[in-house]
Amino acid sequence: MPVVTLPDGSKREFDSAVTLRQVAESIGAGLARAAVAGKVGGHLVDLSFLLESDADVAIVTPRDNEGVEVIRHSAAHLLAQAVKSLYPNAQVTIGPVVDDGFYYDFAFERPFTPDDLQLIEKKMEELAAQGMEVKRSELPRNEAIAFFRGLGESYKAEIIASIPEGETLSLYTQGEFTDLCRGPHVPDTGKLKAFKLMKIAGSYWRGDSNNVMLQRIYGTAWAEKKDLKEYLHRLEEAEKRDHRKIAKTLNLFHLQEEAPGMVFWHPAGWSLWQTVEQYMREVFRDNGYQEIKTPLLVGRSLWEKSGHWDKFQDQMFTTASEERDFAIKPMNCPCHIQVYNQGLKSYRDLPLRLAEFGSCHRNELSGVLHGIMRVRGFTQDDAHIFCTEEQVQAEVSDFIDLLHRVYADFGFNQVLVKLSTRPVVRVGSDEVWDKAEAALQMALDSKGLAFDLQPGEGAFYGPKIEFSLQDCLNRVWQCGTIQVDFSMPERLGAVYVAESGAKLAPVMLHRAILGSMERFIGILIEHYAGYFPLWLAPIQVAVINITDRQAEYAQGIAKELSSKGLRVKTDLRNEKIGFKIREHSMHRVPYLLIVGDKEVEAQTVTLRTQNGTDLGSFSLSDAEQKLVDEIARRVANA
RNA sequence: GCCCAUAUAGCUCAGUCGGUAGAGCACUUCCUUGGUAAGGAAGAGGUCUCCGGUUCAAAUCCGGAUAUGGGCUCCA
Repeated sequence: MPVVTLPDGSKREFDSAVTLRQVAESIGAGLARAAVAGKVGGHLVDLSFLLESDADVAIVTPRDNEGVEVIRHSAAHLLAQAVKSLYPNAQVTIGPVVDDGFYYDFAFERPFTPDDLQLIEKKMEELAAQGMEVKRSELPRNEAIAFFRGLGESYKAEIIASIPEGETLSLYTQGEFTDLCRGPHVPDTGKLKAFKLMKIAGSYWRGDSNNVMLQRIYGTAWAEKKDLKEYLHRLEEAEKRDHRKIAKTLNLFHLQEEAPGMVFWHPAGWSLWQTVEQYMREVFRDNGYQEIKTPLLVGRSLWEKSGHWDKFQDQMFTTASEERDFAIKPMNCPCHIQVYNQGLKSYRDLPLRLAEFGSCHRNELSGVLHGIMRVRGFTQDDAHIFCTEEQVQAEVSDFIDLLHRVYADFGFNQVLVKLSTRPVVRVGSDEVWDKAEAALQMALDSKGLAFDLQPGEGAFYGPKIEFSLQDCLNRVWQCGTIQVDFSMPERLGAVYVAESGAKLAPVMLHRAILGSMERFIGILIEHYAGYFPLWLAPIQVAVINITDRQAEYAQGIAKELSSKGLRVKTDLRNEKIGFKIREHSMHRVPYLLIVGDKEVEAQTVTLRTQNGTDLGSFSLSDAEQKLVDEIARRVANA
C-alpha cells in the first residue's frame, strides 16, 4: 500500500504498487500529459518507475530545469537514432547533456557534412513525430557487452567493459534503436518538440588526444518552440557583441597573418588599453605595490633554474645569439625574484609587493587562438608578494577586497570563487600546505564569501584561489587569481633575514586581477557591446558644428575640454547635422556636444547622449563639470 | 597540434553549368550651409589569401600551404 508524499507535503495512498505515470494521472490529466520524468526520494527516474513502498515523489515536467535536461538527454538519443537509421555504419559512443543542449559523438568512415546535418535533423523530426515509446530494460554487464558487440558497436562495448563486473545496466530502446544509458528519458519521442542541430566538431575518443578523433554533433533542445527561438535570438545577440566584430566597427585593433595571436592596437583601442592600465597603476600605487619592469628576453640559464626550460619549453619562443640560447618570457615570476634578490632583505622589508604590466609570450597551439581572448602575446597585471608564512592570510584577505573593488569599478558585480587545494604531486611539507590552505580558506570565510572547493586542483607549488566574473550575458570569465608558492623563491635563491637572524625563504604570492590585459579588454568590449562607460570610452565627446560659421567656437570648446583631460574629437565637416550625429552615434561616442548659431550667441553648448537623449543647453563650465564628475564616478551604463 | 568549415574592393556580402568581377556602405571631387540617426551628382578602387595542378580557358575544379571561425586537446 504505498503512500506517496508530494512536494507540497500532501499524501496519497494507493492500493497496490503504482508507476509514477499513474501517480501523475491521479493528480491530474494535464500533469500526466506534461510529465517527462519523476523523482523518487530526490532521484530522477522514468515515469515507468514502479513504486512499491512509501516514498517522497515529485513529477518532473518541462517547466523544471531537470525536465529540460531529460528532454536534452532524450534529444541526444534521438540524434543517435536518426544517425543510425541514415548511416548504419556509424558507431555510437556517448551523448551527454551540456549547457543549453546536448551532443553525441560518432565514429564514422567519412566526415559528416552540413548537408548530412540537415538530413539528420529532418530524420529526427520524423522520428519525434512518430511519438515512439522509449522503453527501459536491464541487462547484466557481460550480456550488455555481448549485446553491443553483436550490434557492431565496439565503442559502446568498450565503455561497458570499463564498468565493474556484476553490475546491471539499463538500456533504452526507441523503435529499432537501443542505447546504453543511465537515464531517465522522456516516455515517448513525441515529447521532443523543440530542437535544432547546431554544428559538427571533432572530439577525441575519451577526451584523450592520443586516441582517434570522433565526430561530434552538437544540438540544442528546449521544452517549447518559443524557448528555442529565444535561445537562437540570444545567440544572435551574443554574436553582435563579438569583440572581433566590434573592434572592426570601432577601429580598436586588428590581427593579421604575419603575427598570429598577437595584437596590432589602433589608436582607439590603445586609448582603452591606456585607460585600463593607468587605472590599474593607480590601484597598485594606492595599495602598497611598487611597479617594476623586467626584460622580455632572458637567457636559458635562468629558465633552467626556474624549471621552465624543462617543463614549459614547448610553449616558449626561443632564439639564440652568440651561441647562447634565450627565451621570451612566458611568465614574470623568475624575473621578479631577480629584482627581489638585489640587496639583502630583512623581515622588516616584508611584505614586499612587486608589480609589473608584464608582457609575456607563449606559443599556444594554433587551434586555441581566439580573437584577443586567447593570444600568444599578452600582458598581465602581474604582481608578486614576498612575505612570511604569518603574513599570507592578511595579504590574501586584502587582495580579495581589492579585486572586488576593481571588478566593481569596471561594472562587474558578480564574482565566482574557486579554492584549489593540494594535488597528489606537489612540493613542500604537509604542515606548510595545511597552513597555506587554511590561510586561504580563512581569508575567504572571514568575508563570508561562498566558494567552490576543488580538492587536488592546486598547482604543484601551492594552493590557489581563482576568481571569475560574470558578464551581462551571464557568461563566466576566469580572470583573477592568487596562488601561494613555496617552491620558486627557494629554487631561485630568495631569502630574508628573520628576527632570529636565520636566513629563510619568503613565501611568494602570485596574483593578478584582470589576468591578461588583452583578454580583459575583450571581455569589456563584449560586456558593454562597445557602449563603454564614459571613463573608458576612447572618444568621450564629439564637438559638432551645425554650419561653418561655428567652426572656430567649436574648436575653442574642444581645446578647453581637452585641457581638462577629456578625450575630444571635433567634427567640422561640411555635412548635415543629422549625418554627423548618426555617424558618431554609431561609433558609440557617449556624448555629442552640438553648437549652432544659438549656442554661439548665448555662449552655451547643447549636449546629446549616445542613445539620443537631448540634455538641452549648458554653459561650457557646467557641461565640463558634468562630464568630469561622471568620469570620476566611473558610472557603468550597461 | 587534431577534426570540420571558411578566405572575392577599406567594411558587409553577391558572383548560376569553368568563358577576363558586381552591389551597398566607406573613400575622392563637385554642388549643397542644412538644428538632432543617411542631401545630391560624378569618380576612383580587385594578382578573387598564397603556391602548384587539370583545362583552349580557373574566383569557380583538384592538391598543398597560411590564416580565420567552431569544436577537441592544452592552459604548470
